[in-house]
Amino acid sequence: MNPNGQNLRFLLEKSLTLKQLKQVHAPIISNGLHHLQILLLRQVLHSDFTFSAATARYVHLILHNLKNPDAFSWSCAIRYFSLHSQYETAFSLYLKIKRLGLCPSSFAVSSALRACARILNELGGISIHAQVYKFGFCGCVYVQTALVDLYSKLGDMKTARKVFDGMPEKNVVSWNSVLSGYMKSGDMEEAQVVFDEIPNKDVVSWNSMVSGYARMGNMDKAYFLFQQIPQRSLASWNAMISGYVECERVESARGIFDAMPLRNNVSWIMMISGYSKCGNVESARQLFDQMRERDVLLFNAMIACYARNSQPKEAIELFNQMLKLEVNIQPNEMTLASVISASSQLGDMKFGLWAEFYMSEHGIELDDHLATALVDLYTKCGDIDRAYKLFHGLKKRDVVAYSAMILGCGINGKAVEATKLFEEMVNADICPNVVTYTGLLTAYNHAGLVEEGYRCFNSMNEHGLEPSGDHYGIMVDLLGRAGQLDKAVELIRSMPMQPQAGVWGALLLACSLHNNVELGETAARNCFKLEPDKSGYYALLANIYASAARWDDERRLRKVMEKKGFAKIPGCSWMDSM
DNA sequence: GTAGGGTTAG
Repeated sequence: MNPNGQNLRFLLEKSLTLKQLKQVHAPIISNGLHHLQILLLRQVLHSDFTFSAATARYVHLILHNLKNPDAFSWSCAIRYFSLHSQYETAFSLYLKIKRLGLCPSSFAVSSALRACARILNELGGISIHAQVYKFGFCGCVYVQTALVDLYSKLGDMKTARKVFDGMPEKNVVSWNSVLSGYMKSGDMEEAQVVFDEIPNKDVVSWNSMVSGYARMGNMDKAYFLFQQIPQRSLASWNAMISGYVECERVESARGIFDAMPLRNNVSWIMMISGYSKCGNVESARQLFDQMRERDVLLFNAMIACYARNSQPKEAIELFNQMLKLEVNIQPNEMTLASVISASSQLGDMKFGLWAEFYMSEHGIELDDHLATALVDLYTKCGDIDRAYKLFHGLKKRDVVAYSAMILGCGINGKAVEATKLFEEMVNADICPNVVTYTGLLTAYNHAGLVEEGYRCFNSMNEHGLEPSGDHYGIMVDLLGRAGQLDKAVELIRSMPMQPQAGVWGALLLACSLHNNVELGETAARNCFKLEPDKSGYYALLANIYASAARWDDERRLRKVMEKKGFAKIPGCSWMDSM
């Protein structure tokens, strides 16, 4: 075949597959028919090809091969990347078009603005805004609307409003942009005023109101508006589900879900995450099983549900299913973060090493979330050095990363390092949360540092934090192990909430270590009441009786245990033989 | 212009 310009052009005017386009590309280059590349590019950009890294590379290749770069081709490319959520790329192409001295089209400008809005690139957005006047797009409703949306997303409602008020022509999208800005900033009153003023509200205007009230937790108002929507869209229904899930009214969410005329993956995933939040794993799985078109996000939702509800084996099983050839869904950063958390619960160090290898093989970036999950896994497996290496490589150390590392030091007996990390974190203006304190208290507990533990516990309110039952539990354990049983009891009595079994359990353990029968009985009575099916508490009390040589009580307790069907505890055998 | 999945808890 010796293609000439004529038949290549003929080919390019048809609708081609990506493969065909690539076959055409080589002869275009080798025959020096550079002007045809523009046609080629347009074919790619206007086609419905699903976005892939390969297509992106291809678009870049054509762009940079253009003999005479033209504003139109580059503008098309900017729009293409922005439409496919490749905001960084879209913005950097915009910078390049400027460097080439070309004048971007109005849709290139609005696409670049959209990109800046999505990635909250304030500086980039503002500098494009300055150029808007130079290029003469003051009257362009698309560009102006993109500006309104940019400032709305940046939370600068003053500027958003100024641009909006200055628009010679507005469409419903302009109105909706300013409306969603007020919603996001929580100004419901102004949002309501804008909503009432919109000359021709569309379904997006209604949905913004519904999801705004839903986000605030005002579900009555959200439902009231939802009922009045003339033509509900999928997003209207999903906004209601999302609102109910957010305020943990999962049954109400289910009611909406069941009543929907049509559902998409978003609806299913939100329901699954709703069940996940309230610990209803079975219902989540039932929905997952009903869903036929499973994508990576659906798998992620279900895997995360298992991981956060302490079912790590199921999480990993589902992950393995996902990788099977007949399913063949590529996991991404979020899948791996959940699965690493699951393997941390199992203490499976090998999985972490495999995951790091898998990520490098498949080009999955080790982001901060993933690195934090790995820090947790490696510290739980005792490899503190490997954890530190990851921790130091983080782009940004947040409260979760610090908490994971502090706890990691804590369970590895490094109380001094935990303290150091905590100070470092506070100095960096990162606010500790209740989990951070769990880690720190664990560190002191592990090292038996009563004074430090007390000080730490008491300093929680300096950061506006109320100690939870868990924190009391750790403190009781710390005081109890140190033999300060009176102080431990005093602490329990001071608790503003009902002490859970774990708190009494910590006291019971302390009593068995320090042979205190009377307190031990009190602690045990509470444990039995709160967790009647746990044999461990009975065994501890039995040991207390035995070491105090109170054999009658001991034997009585063993009988109760047998009645309850608890397995015989080894250690009573020598008693039997006496 | 509206919508979904991730990391820390003796």
